[in-house]
Amino acid sequence: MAAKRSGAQGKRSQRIGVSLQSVQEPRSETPLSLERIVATAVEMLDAQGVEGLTMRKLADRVGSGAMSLYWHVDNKEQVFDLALDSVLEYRGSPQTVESQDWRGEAVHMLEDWRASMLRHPWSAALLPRRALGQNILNRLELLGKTLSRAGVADADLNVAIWSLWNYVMGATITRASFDRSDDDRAAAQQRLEHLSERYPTIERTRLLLDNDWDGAFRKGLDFVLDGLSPRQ
Amino acid sequence: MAAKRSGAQGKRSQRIGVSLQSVQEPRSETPLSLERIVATAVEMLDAQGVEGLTMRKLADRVGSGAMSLYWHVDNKEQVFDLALDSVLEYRGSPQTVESQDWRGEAVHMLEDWRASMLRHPWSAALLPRRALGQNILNRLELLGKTLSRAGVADADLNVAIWSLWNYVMGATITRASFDRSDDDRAAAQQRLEHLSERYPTIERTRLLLDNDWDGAFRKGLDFVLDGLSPRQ
DNA sequence: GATTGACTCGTACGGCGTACGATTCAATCG
DNA sequence: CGATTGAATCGTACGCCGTACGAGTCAATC
Repeated sequence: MAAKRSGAQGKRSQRIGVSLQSVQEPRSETPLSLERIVATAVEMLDAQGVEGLTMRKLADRVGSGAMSLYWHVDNKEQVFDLALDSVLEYRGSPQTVESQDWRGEAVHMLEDWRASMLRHPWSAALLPRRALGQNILNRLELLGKTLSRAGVADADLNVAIWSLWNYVMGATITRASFDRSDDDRAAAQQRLEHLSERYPTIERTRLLLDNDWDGAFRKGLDFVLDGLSPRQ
Repeated sequence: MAAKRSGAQGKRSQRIGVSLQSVQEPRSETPLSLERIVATAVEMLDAQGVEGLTMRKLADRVGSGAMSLYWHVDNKEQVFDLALDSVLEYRGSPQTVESQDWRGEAVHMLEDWRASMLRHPWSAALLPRRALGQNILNRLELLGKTLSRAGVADADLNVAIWSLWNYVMGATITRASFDRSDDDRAAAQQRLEHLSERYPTIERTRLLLDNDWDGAFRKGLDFVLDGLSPRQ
């Protein structure tokens, strides 16, 4: 699959004498594989977050030595890339061509997208640092098809895709970073208290903290879609 | 300012004998300060990105020992928090009450927001990992005031603020992560090539790569605002 | 039986964040 | 004036990290 092609093979060993390396264990029964590495990485990210994943711990978890991972993977960054992309795979039903409800389809796709990421909150933190992966591009393309079939003008299509993507990403990232820890929530709450001493009107903003996130996401999405579509 | 309150002060030194620590230099002429630390951190982040900032290098740059930083700051995370918040401070003109152009004002605020972050691209990568800082809350509140004065219903205000925030964050983060490196761009391009072998319709999506980002941002923002406001 | 190539991993290196306690120095007080 | 204090600085050391390097293992092939 993504097997390593080793570079320079040279440098014969110096004949200094007896080997210093201790005897190795027999090969373990379940072989290492890229799939298992990535799946385990996702597990660990779910449990411990981005900071909790180290190559050594990951190797421990799959039952190998740390350096064995590097046969299957170039470096730690690639582990992140693969974990992120694996989590973003779209498993939705194929588009039903006869359906006329383009808006419903788009909403469903975007809500599924958001749900996938919220199921793995680290993905929201990771996404801004990584290039767009295969599965993201697939989803963008699918979204484009839906919008196009729904009659969005070709000239507007690009902007429409980006507007929706931007909204979903922003909403998801904001939500995920609020969820991340109660400490943060408490800290933000406290900052708001302090702020409200100076601005009485902050009362409104305080609402931001105990929000119905799902409802707000859906309502905001409606706003964007209203903007995109001719008034129905 | 944020001076450290040391914990247990105890533990008299053991009288083992002569000190092992070498003689210290005379105090440097320009004293360390939180402001200087944060400003230098921003410089370094601008130049080297998130990975390029280490406490040791930061200390070198401000001309102190690494551990001296910890008098002014709790830990590295706090350096990130302070750098991020310092970059997000709103220096816009105060609201002109007599202006009726609420939409123009909102657009200006949001474009300024985006510009501030793109001036320091690391901020887009950092934001999802951090709690909302003081200056972000200030901006949100200002945005809320503008929308409210423009007649957005109180019931919709919360959702409206979040919709706009989400859009701006998503757009900025996407843009910044595309900018980050030409390698990424090349890699994404390549993935698109590969993808287009399977889906001819990817031609549309390919457009995503050479985009007029500023124009798209503005246009998408218009979509969102169209959704928010009664058709004018 | 020798060779090869896919795969595993022990060791080591340089760098990281930061705990700990020693040091310096200006201000204060007897 | 000397002694005391507390704010500020920083050298050392510890335990982690990612990963380069090269040696070891084993099944398939000749």
